[in-house]
Amino acid sequence: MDDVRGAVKPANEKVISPAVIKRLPRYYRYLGDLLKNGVVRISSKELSERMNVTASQIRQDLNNFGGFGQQGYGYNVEFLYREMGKILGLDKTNNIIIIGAGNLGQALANNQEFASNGFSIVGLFDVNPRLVGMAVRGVEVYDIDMLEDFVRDHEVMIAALTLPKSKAPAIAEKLYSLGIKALWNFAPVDFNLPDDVLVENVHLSESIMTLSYRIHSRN
Amino acid sequence: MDDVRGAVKPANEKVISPAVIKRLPRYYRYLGDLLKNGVVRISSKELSERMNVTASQIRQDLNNFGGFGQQGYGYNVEFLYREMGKILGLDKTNNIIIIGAGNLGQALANNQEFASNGFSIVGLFDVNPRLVGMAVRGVEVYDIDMLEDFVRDHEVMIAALTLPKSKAPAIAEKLYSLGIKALWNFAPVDFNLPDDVLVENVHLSESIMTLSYRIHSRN
DNA sequence: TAGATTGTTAATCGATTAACAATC
DNA sequence: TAGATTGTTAATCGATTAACAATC
Repeated sequence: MDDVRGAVKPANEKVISPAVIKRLPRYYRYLGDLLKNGVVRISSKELSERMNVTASQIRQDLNNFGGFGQQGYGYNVEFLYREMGKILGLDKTNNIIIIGAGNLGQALANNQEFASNGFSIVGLFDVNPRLVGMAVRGVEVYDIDMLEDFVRDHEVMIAALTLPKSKAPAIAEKLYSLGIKALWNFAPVDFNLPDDVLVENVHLSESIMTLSYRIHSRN
Repeated sequence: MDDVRGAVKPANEKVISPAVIKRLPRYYRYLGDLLKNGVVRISSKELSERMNVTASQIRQDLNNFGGFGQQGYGYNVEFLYREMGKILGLDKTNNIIIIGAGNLGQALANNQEFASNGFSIVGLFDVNPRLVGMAVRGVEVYDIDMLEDFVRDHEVMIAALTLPKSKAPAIAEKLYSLGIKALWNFAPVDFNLPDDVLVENVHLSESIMTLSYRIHSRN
């Protein structure tokens, strides 16, 4: 195994490190900006200067997925942008439901950037009767009791959890039992679910606490 | 330098790695939950099982800041919780302003968790005249033109940027020139500011893209 | 062709885990 | 005291950077 000859292109089986995965969307964003600005080609060196990383890291990262560049030339921006989009799964339909239609849930539903990257909010859910029936950017807020039926009838990829900490674990388990593929969790709690469901946590309190740490530990 | 004898306790000068800093708030959260549940003492082993990390890592991390435990006993939950709070600067006043009073800005202003950890939202700012004058949880929304005066008259530590990408860089520079200590940036853009201002980015699009990657690269 | 820049291997650096003596 | 568990050093593992031959 790992024979140089055999390695010509199994490609798919390659395990990508978490550190690399976390950097991919940032490359994608920079490439999109370059494309919008009419830049046709870019070298790892020039991109590294814009992004404040090393050129070496860029080349290493990209080469996990194949050789997208050309010696003496660099990378074609549009081609690389598209390829990165495919790698990130943005060419696929990514339907999202949002559990909890408060400010945060509505903020996600209103976010234009998700929409323009192939993510589609297909429904919001809440327990609050004053929110149920409302529409956020044309997407309806349903009663949480409709969740089961809705997930059965629609191809939902991701559930965003923007509800109180106290209610999050039970809903997470329910969603797992309904076969949801991934949870995007904004509640300040960790779930204990089997790892056939993917979980991405956005712990805002933890984010601001690291900022507080850095402010107060300044020397 | 780094003489073993000399190392007895300069303590303050110790450089803490980013990896460690990022984990601190999570320790703090688990300790707070334990405290609320009446747990008096905990060993690194037991905590490691709850948190899904190694006991070794917990002991290494904590020992960056001092010896909080006791051999044969473990750690006193309340004591460690308080100490972590101090390390994170949560015992200090952390005044925050929010630039952009849309859904996301309001979500932050409404977040109870920040308040209970010593963060205090002291003002929101927006260009939209329909939002100006409103109050979110008792905090007023000011016209963005009031920003300069406000920052001069109040001790603002952190500015949260929850405004459109297009307007973020200019506001960031303005805040920098007003001497703000730290930016908590939710706009999908990176700033190029001198490093005497701290920046913590929350790039939600990047977060959900890594989730998309993981969903679609599943083998 | 000559110059530029990639793809990739090797070297370095940093972070995590293991191990155990110190000690409560 | 004996048992438990820390604090800390040493070993391992993984990620980043440097270097350069391959090649456009």
